[in-house]
Amino acid sequence: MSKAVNVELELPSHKGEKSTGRIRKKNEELIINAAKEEFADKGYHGATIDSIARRAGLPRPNVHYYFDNKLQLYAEILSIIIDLWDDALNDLDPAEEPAVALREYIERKMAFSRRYPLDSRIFAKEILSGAPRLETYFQRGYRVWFERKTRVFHEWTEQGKMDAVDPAHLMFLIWSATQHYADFETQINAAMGVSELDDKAFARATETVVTVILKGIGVS
Amino acid sequence: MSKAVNVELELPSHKGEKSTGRIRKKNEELIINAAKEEFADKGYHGATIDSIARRAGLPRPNVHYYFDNKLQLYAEILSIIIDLWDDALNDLDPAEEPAVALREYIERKMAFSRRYPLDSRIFAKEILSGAPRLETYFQRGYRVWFERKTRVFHEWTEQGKMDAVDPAHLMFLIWSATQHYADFETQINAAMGVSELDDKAFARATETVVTVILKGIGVS
DNA sequence: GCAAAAGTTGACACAAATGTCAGATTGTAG
DNA sequence: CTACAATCTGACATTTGTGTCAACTTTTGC
Repeated sequence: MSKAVNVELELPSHKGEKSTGRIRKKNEELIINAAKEEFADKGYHGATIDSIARRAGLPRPNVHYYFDNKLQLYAEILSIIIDLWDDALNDLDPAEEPAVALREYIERKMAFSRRYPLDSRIFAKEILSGAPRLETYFQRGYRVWFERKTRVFHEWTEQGKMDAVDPAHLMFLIWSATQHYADFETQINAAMGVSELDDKAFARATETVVTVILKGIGVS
Repeated sequence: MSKAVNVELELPSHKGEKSTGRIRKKNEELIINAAKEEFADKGYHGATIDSIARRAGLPRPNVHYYFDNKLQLYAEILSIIIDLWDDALNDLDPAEEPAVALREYIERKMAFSRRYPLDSRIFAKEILSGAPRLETYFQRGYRVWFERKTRVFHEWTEQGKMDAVDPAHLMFLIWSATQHYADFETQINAAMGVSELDDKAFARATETVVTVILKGIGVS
């Protein structure tokens, strides 16, 4: 509670960055990527600036030159992640056929888990901690935003295109199933006896999720 | 890597505890419960012994009297969690009807998420970090253990009692969907616009998960 | 090419957390 | 009720991490 800083409050930034030099750009990127690994691995508290600096190949004070402090760097990263997700996962279109739209949506979420596992894990850890640094994000209209996301299920149900399944919980089911492949990768790999899922294995995972969920809500 | 201590190596303990006094028992429990909250909230690194001591209502050196160091305390808790899960979630019985057995299994997992959210979150955070303190757990026969868990799906499929769905990924789907309600509680509550899911809302969640998954694999 | 701006870095001061220890207190077996 | 074991706790030493600063170097606009 004490230091519950919020991304939106602290950082409307990163879109209207003063686009100074290209050195700045290069180094900020270097630092952010290093920080993502570090935060995903160790969490906010466990990550150290020193370790981030080492990963980025820079001396520690140099990191402070670009980012005032750890919290700001972390908040910046959360902000980037949220924007990334918002941009890439546009709404389901009620006009489309559920079988097509939903399959595409799930495939996209799975592709995300595969391409951006670090981002997914950082976000997951934040929520697991009770999202103290995303307070406003989860208050400012999140309920409404979510309601809009799930309204499409309602419409499809009314049009008889799918079973009458609780829209909110269906959405949670989709999110959990797909994000699981990023967040619990360690456990999955151990269970499958591999060091990572190759393309074929991942496609098989995607197909399973799509098949079960589509059939589960009465969509062919 | 450096300090990748493993639960099994460090702590075959906690079952064969030297059951000294009842004072010990009481205080150890006090500390463990306080530590669970702290670890679930802040993660391994973010948790401080001082904070744990305060939650437990004890002076800090007293915590050290019962647990040598933070890692040992954490490992002890991981060990407890794993035992708890193993004990409570026995295998699916191939002889039973899938509709009955699976429904019961999912309901039990959901009940777990509701009753032991802290435990679920601690475990989730550990895996998210790459499970550095569960290395042996995920190596020593985990693959085999998991294979045994999923074999039942194979059998049901062969008996024509359910669709031919990839057993491993079906298991992941069930695990992710059910654990989601413990791990992502913050997000779920925000989405639903409540401070917590009451019994009725949680029952609705359970019913949705059961319904979709059972139907999704062709089980009535 | 040369000032001003941007970037780099070693050294420092400070804060937070860990784990230890010795002496005091409390509980318990006989 | 006494001696021994178990428990408690204030004080300390050490480590680790943060953030600042001033001096130095490089880049850039003109």
